[in-house]
Amino acid sequence: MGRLKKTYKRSNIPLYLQIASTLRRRIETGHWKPGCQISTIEELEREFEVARVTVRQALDMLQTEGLVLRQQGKGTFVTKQIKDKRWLRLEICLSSLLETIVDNVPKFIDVANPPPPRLGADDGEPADEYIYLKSVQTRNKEPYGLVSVHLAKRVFEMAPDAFRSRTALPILSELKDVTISRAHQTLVISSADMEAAHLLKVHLNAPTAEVHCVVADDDNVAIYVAEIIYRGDCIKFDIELLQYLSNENGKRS
Amino acid sequence: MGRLKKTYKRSNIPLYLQIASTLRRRIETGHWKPGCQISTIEELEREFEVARVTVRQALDMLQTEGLVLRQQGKGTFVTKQIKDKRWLRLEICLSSLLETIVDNVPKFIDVANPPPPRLGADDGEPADEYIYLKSVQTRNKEPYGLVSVHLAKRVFEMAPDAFRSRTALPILSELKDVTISRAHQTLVISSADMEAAHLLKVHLNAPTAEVHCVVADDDNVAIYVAEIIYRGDCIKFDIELLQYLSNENGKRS
DNA sequence: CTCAATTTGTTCGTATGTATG
DNA sequence: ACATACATACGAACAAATTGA
Repeated sequence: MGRLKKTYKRSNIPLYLQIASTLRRRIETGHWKPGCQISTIEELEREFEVARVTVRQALDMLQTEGLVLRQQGKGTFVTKQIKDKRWLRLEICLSSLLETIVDNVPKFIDVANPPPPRLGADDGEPADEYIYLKSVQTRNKEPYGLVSVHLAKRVFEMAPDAFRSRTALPILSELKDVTISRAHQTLVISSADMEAAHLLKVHLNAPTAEVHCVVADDDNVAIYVAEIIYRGDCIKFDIELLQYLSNENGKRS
Repeated sequence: MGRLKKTYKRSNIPLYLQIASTLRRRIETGHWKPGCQISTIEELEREFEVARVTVRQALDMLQTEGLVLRQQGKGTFVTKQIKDKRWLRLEICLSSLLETIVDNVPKFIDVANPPPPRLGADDGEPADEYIYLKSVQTRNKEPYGLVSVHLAKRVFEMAPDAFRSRTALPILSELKDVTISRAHQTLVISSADMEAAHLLKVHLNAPTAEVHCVVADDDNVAIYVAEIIYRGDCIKFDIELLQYLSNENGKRS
C-alpha cells in the first residue's frame, strides 16, 4: 500500500469525499483559478491512485456545488472562485468585540435542564444564581454561532427584556450599575458535535472555534460566563505583532 | 426522517464513525469520567436512532483506542481521560511569540518546486529573491506544525547555517543588520489536506489552524513570508479583553 | 471533410463496507 | 449470527463530444 492510500485509510471516510475535499481546496487556494482547466480524469486517477468512477464521484460533488463545469471531449473547468466567508474578526479588546457583535440577531432556544456554568480557577467567584440563555447567532439568515450564556440573576433582572432579545455582552457593558473589572476569553479549535452541527448547519465534526468568555464585576464575581461555538469557516484573526510591544524586545529603537 | 438522521446525512461519513466521534467527545469533555459507566447499548440505540450493530461498531473503535472497556453482563466503562494537548499558546506580540517557538526543533523537508510566496495587498513589497524552507515542527517527538517559509535571500545569506537548522523567526529577530518594521499575522481555522494530514499524523480534514505571517523590514520589503499549518488540537488562545483598552470605551474609569 | 488524439460519459460485473431488523 | 439492502470502490470496455492536423 502506497503512502497515499495509507493517508486515506487513517480515516475511514469515503475516498470520493476525501478527494473532493482535496480538489475543493485547490480551487479555494487559487491553485486552480476560475476559467482554468483542471487535471483530466485520467491524471487524477493516477495522482490519487483510484478508479475512474471514484474520481468522477468526487467531481460530481464539485459540479453539484457549482464549482466546476465538465464538458465532454473538452475537460473540466473551474467556474467560480470560492468566496472567503470569514467575516467575523476576532478581537482582543472588549470595545472592538462589542462593535463586532452589537448588531447580531440571536434566536433564543428553550433549554429544559441548564448545565452548571463552567468556571476555571482564575475566572472569579460564582454568582449566587444564574439565568441561562442559549441562542443561535445569525448573519444574512445564515447561522454562525451557538451561544450559551450564564448571566448572574442579579444582573439579568436589571434589564430582563433587553437580555431576552439582544446579545448579552453589549447590554452588560451599557448597564450603569455594573462595573467590569475583568473580561477574559479563551479560544480553542474543536469540531462540531451533533447539536452544534444541527444548529449551525455544518457537517458533524466540521472545524469550529470554541470560545469561553468570562466577565467579572468589581467584587470579582463572574457575572457573565459564556460558551460560544463558532463555525470555523466564518472566523478570522488579525494580529499586529508589533502593536503591543513589551519592553524586552531590545532590537527596536 | 428524524432530525438526527438529517444531521447525520449532511455528511456522508459512515454513521458508526460519527457516533464514535460523539462518544469520544463526551469522554474528552468529562461528561463521562474515567471509571464511570457509559450509557448501555440499548440506550445508545435509542438515543442515536440506529441499529445495535452500528453502536457496537462505534464502541469497537473506542475500545481499540483504549478509551473504554466493555464487560459482558456489566456494561461499558471509561478507562482513561483524554488529556488536553493544547500546550501551544498563540501570542499577540512578537516577543512572546519568539519565546514560545525559540526552542522548537524543525525537521526540514526538501521541496522540488517551491510555490511563489503568497503576499497580500498590505504585506509589503516582494523581495528580489527568496529561499524556501519547509519543515515539520515537533514537540516530544509529536509533529504539531507544518511550516513553509519564504525568506529573502539577502537575509538568508546573513546566517545560512542558522536558518538551515533552527526556526527562522528568532534568528531573524537577532540579526543586527535587519530592522523589523512590521510583523503581521492572520489566523484562520481550516482542515488538513492530504499533505498536512500525512506530516502531522492526523486524519484528512482534521481541524487545523492556518497562520499566515509576514515580516517586513524598514524598506517595507517582505523579508519573511510564512504559511503555518498547526494541528487544531494543540493550540490555545488566551485573551485578556481589558488589557489593551482603546479610548472609546466610556464605561470604565 | 475525415482522421486521430484527447477527454468526458456510460455501463458491466464484482468485491467489500455499511446499516438494518 | 443471518438475511437483506444499499453504498463504496475497482477495472475495463465502449460511446460521445471536441479539437486540431
